[in-house]
Amino acid sequence: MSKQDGHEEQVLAALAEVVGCCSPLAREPLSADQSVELARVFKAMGDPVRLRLLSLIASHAGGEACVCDLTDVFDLSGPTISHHLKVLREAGLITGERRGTWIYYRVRPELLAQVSAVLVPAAPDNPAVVMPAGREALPVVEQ
Amino acid sequence: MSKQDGHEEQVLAALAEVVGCCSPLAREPLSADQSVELARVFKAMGDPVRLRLLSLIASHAGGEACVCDLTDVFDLSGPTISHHLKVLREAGLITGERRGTWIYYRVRPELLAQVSAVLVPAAPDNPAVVMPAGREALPVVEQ
DNA sequence: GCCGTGCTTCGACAGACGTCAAGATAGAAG
DNA sequence: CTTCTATCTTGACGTCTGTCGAAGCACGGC
Repeated sequence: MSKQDGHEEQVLAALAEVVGCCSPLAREPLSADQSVELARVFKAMGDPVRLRLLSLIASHAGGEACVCDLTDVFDLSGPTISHHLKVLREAGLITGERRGTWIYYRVRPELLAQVSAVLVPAAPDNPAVVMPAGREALPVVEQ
Repeated sequence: MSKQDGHEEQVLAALAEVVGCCSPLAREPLSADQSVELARVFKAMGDPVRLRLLSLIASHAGGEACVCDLTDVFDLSGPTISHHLKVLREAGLITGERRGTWIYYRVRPELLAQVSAVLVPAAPDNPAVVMPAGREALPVVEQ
């Protein structure tokens, strides 16, 4: 899968372009190109199985999960799960890394944060926007 | 359109259930039902035309736009625009109200805020999360 | 009443999507 | 090297989706 990682970086870069520093949907109309880029991500999340996969990976211990962890949850064949993971990968939402026999997936919180920032109308003092696509954080604190 | 407004309220209620007070994707795995509800909204946003419609409406003066404002932007037939608006409506993302000859659409910022809240991992002090969810916007009469 | 305008619904069609079984590939263990 | 396990790719199938033209509704104006 490392073959298409270039494309996935490209997705992230394109999305960063769309989001800019902080341009929510409600501020100004999206251009045709911007809407295509954004829609690609939303379409990837527009399937129940893929959404569950995303949350399974994101909430799994260590922030990563191997395919074997994911397959058992669904009544779906292996190839189907693999297909959905590929869609998520190509949308830039997750990355996969092979370690020995298993392939571990993890989400890209930067992308989720960017998409989230596009939606909220005014971004009053939303810190998600500034976050610069570096390390993943997983600073889950409960209050 | 007033015929299905009941269903649209239902969508919002269901989504509020999913989001709960503040449950991001990364905190715990989505249930099958939750993922179906959420995916419905993302799927509606997973088309470039619909995303542009959404941002055109959201960013239009007064927070609303009539279909005539929207049709000219695209190289698409009237029925196609109408179809996309219907999808957005049934996902609970916009509402439509007839005033005289024209029908005006406006977005539901609550729903955008809810969806946005689901995506961001920790929501450190994100005010979008607390959203009231009580009052509904348009008192359109049934039938 | 009648007509014109704005918007939606209907019916149809090509293309995209989700799913599976079967085959292919990569690594680990004999 | 051979075999076994985990995962991906391919090819096929039925269903869903985006699009259009034509027809239908709801107004306002005559």
